[in-house]
Amino acid sequence: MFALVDCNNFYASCQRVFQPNLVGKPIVVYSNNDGCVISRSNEAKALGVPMGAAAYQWEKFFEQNGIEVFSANFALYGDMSQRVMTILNDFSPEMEVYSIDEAFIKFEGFERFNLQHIGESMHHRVTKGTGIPISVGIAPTKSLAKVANRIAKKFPEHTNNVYLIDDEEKRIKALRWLKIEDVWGIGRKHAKRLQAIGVKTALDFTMLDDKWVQENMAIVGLRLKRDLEGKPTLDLEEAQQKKNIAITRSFEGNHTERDFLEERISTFAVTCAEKLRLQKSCCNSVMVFIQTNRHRVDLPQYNRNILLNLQFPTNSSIEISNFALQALSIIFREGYEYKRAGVIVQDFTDEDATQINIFENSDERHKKLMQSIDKVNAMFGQQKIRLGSQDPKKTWKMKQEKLSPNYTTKLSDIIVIRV
DNA sequence: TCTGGGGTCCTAGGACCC
DNA sequence: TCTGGGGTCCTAGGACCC
Repeated sequence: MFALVDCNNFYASCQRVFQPNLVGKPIVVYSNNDGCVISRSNEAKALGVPMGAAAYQWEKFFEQNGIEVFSANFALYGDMSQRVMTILNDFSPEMEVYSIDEAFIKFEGFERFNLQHIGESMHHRVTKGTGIPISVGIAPTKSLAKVANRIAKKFPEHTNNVYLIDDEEKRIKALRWLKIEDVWGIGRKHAKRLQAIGVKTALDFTMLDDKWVQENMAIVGLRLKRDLEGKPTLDLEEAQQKKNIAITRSFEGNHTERDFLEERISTFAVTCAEKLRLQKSCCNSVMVFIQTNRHRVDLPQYNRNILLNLQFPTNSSIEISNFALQALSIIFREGYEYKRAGVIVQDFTDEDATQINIFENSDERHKKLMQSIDKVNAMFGQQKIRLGSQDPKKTWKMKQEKLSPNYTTKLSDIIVIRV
């Protein structure tokens, strides 16, 4: 059996843990740059705030309805996530952390255990240990566990936050209840196509002809169908090294200046390199893109990206930054108002298995230098040591007007309680 | 004025080989 | 009108996830 444990309204819940006066109140969390809503408490959902609501369109509404607003604080969410996952891992050694707020847990050899009770115990321990509310769905396959999870989340009182699909009757009932567009693995495109042929529920989908599914949704669709039929097709997946790493940002305001973009691209490249070194990989290609504001149809648009294949694999900040800047110089055009840019490194090879190139090679000295820089930055805060091409005064800031303290990761931000 | 960021997997088609 | 057969590798784009 598989459990799918999902934190309810995760980012909003994280904020609320440290401001319990907001329990029962509507809150929303903004994306980077305070652009749009990416997490809502149940109360905010009930007031009709949609996912992705643009800040500039909804600000007034939030004020009028007493909705508390937070800027995204990913340091906080990442740390809270780890705490939740640590507790969950106690329940079974076989766990797949599926996203920042979700984990699949496999129960093998648990035949004599009452899984409903185990689920309730998960809920109890995570709530007690972190203050984050969770929902638990348990079923014979991963996608059925996803379905069960939705039921637990939708009917917390009836289910005690835990729903178990453990027989055919419950499976049918659950699939009949779940709308096709809400099935895990069915996105907007497939949902539309399926609805067009009369498939309204998950159950309808499982009744389709295999051939139709194969032809229209390929192997992925067929696997999903099997899994929903209760035949385990999707297994836990091992945590793997990333296959590409991206740092992309929207800017506050528009920027025409080349300097500005050069600084941003260099900084993004350095962060990519740091993440590469963290997983002991080197990249063989670097992609850089720059974009104007796609929402401003009144302005001239310019979107370009370029992929640079490197002569040798590297994870040196200096080299990756240089390549990224070289790439930028190729695609940069004067006269446009840029809104967004990014660096993506891809095509990785193992750090210690990199091929020696006869003619050109990564400077070995960089390796030691990078190790030292990583060490210093780990001790004194991120990017205390920077390249000259990066903003030396760290003046660039994204819009984060409602940022909460880093309650759990920064000593000076820890809540003080007077006794 | 103002609309996020970071991933994965699969497939079709092009370029190439014999 | 008709012009083989069998492969591999790579890439862009689509679809999906959170």
